[in-house]
Amino acid sequence: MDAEAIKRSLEGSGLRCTPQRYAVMAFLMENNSHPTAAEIFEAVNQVDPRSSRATTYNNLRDLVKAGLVREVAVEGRAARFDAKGMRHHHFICDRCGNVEDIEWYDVPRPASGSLDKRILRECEVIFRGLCAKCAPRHASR
Amino acid sequence: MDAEAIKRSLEGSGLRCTPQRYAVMAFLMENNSHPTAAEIFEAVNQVDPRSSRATTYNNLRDLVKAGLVREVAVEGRAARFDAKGMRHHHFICDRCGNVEDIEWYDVPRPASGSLDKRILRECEVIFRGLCAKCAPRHASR
DNA sequence: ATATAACATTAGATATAGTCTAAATTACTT
DNA sequence: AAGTAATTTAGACTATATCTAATGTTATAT
Repeated sequence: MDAEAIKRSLEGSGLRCTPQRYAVMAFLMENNSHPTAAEIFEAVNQVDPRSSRATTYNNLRDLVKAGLVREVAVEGRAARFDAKGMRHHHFICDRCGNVEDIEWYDVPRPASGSLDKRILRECEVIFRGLCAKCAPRHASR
Repeated sequence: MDAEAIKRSLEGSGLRCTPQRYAVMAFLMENNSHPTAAEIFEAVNQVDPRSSRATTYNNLRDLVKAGLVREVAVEGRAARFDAKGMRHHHFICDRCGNVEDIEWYDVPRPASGSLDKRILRECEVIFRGLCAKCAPRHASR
């Protein structure tokens, strides 16, 4: 987690390295837990208590737009974010909504005709089921 | 679009076949356009103007829980729904957020160790890029 | 047929997630 | 050091979805 590396990757994307933006990026790189925006805001505020909710959202949006961070939408819950380090797929728990990494592997593209006039950018796989925490006790919701 | 077939599939899932619930299910089966809850509510209300927003949400939730309908979360936008007829994957447009079907094909599971204590239920592929409508004009957002 | 219990619907209030505004501040460039 | 464009901020606002509790409906048992 080299501070200079983070700074360089922000600047490489044309983003200024502000303390707030740096904090968001650093938190995501040290944390492969796929936090929500609210969780990131809270964590970042424990270090520097002067940062606003709007800024966290702004920065997450900028980072996603710059391709440094990935956003994962989860049905009926807040979106989750992760630093785009090593490529990986995702596992989303049906019960608790947590997002976990699944080792990357290449997925075959569909029959070429199927994508016709669309421009394909990426292709992700989402596995669903119960995470290790939720699996033992199928009970309650 | 056999009315009886819809009735039977609802009852087969232990759901009563109420006019409102039937309308939602029928609309989704006649429509592979992946509408949002708001669009479904509006469409259903044009047929029978007496149905409420809450009921539409309730029924969508019940149908998803029963496994008759699939919910697709889209980053920064309302969720979209489709009847689980033929299996298919999804294409989500980066620009307009529309969801389209991609012909189904089987995706290889990851290395077995990778899923360890989790219980895998399903595995979906999401393609991303620009849809046919948005592709020509990369411009604006 | 009727009672009854379980299920479903409703309007509107509420909750949650995220965006916008406009003024003040800050990081980078020269 | 100064200029300038990007960034931050608080709080209002919007969008999406859920909850509540009263009312209505349907299926089942009698």
